[in-house]
Amino acid sequence: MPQTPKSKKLICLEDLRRRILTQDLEPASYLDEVQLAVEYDISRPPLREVLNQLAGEEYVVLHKNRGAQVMPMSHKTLRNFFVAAPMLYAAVARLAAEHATSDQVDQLRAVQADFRAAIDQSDGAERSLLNLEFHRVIGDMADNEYLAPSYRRLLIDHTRIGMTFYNPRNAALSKQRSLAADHHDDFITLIQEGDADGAAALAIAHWDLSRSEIENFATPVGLHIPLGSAPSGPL
Amino acid sequence: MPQTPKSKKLICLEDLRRRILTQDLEPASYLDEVQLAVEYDISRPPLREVLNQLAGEEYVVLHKNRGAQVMPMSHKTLRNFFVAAPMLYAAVARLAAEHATSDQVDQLRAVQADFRAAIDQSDGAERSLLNLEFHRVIGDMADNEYLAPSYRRLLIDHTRIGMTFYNPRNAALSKQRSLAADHHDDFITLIQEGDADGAAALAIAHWDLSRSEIENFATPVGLHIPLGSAPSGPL
DNA sequence: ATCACATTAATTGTAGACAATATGTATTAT
DNA sequence: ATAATACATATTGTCTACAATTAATGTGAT
Repeated sequence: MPQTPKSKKLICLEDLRRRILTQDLEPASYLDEVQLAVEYDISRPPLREVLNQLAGEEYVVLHKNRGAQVMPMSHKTLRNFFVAAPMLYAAVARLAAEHATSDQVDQLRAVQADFRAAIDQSDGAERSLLNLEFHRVIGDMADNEYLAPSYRRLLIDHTRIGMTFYNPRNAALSKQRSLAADHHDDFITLIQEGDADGAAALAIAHWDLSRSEIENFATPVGLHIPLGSAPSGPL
Repeated sequence: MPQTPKSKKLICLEDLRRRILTQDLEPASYLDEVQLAVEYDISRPPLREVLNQLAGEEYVVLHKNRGAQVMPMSHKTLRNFFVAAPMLYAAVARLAAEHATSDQVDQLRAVQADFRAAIDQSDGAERSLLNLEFHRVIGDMADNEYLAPSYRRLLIDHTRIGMTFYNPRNAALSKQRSLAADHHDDFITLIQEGDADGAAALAIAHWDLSRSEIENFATPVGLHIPLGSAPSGPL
């Protein structure tokens, strides 16, 4: 009856991806082969195959005789991210509007429904992963195997960065997230209409929103004041 | 004395890359694990690790219980290639001019010297691989981990495509190749001077040259005339 | 004669045991 | 006391043997 739903190796692969994306496995941390092998109930050879594939996808880096390390993130990576993201996001959105099939639009709607449902109630990880899934589907729509590798790489770190400043108590962030969700609805409309220019422009706007979130986190205003100390005056 | 210069696994990985790039292993062809294992004098588990990494790098596709297939190329891939290449080549060239170190420029010069040496005398594979190496170094200079995956993917298929129409007897192609080599020298100059705009413009020109080669091959003029049949008049 | 089912052969996937390399610690010598 | 070297331990890398899935071929039945 269950046609071997998923191989244990595939479960391991996808779960490691998830744990890296949600920073359950933190950037630059090292992975223990034997521990992961027992954890996923497989032996080391198949686990090593998984790690090698993740290395090709740049989720991890393999160091000779030193094992696998979760792909690190540094300040330089953030700078590079800001250079590459708008270009690729706009290009992919444009191609998605040009090439999307109606089935894919339906798929996008379904993901967006889940995203809306998770946006406030669920935890940050679930929300981030559904956001990732939404943009992953757009990447599928673009259907360009040469843009896909960098697009995937961007989404990996965009998700990881987004996880770092999940904070449901921050009203400004909450409002921005609501705006982002509206953008998603607009994406669906524009893609369905085949409006390539509109989709590309929206991608830029969506990116600008996300960028401002990141910048606010990277250079926070009035943050990092030791708890209990009163600011000397209005900032 | 020899500190185990290269592991057999690494040799296997790099040689498989080379064979795929030179189309010694043809697109869409299937790979036999046991055959490759004996060929590289390693056992199947490490070979499978290599194949998994190559899958992550998109040199091959893994089919469940069907083994590894060299990444296919179709007409659609060529169309997608034409969309992605100019954008990424220009962006990478620009960043290379902005970020290149003098050591990297020296490295680029060395590769270019080898390329010049190979351009006429050597076989097509050697020439293509040195051309690949030249552009790979430029990719290193750009130093952007988010553009790199797609850039690498482009170079894979650009090299494979270039291998298909290697023809030293074609005078027009020979002249184009000479032009391309001149472009390389110009790249070195512009990058050393830090001329980002110039490097980006040259990348477009270099791409246009390569594109015309590809288009001429895809839609040849006066070709495909059966051997032995005389053309009805001057072409 | 053709299609379907079953059996067999070949190829992929996995496991457990073994070998090699690297790192850390301890001891000794300066 | 400090530094360097050697040894021990832990982790990675590899191999051989085995299990499982798939595909192909052959035989039987309709």
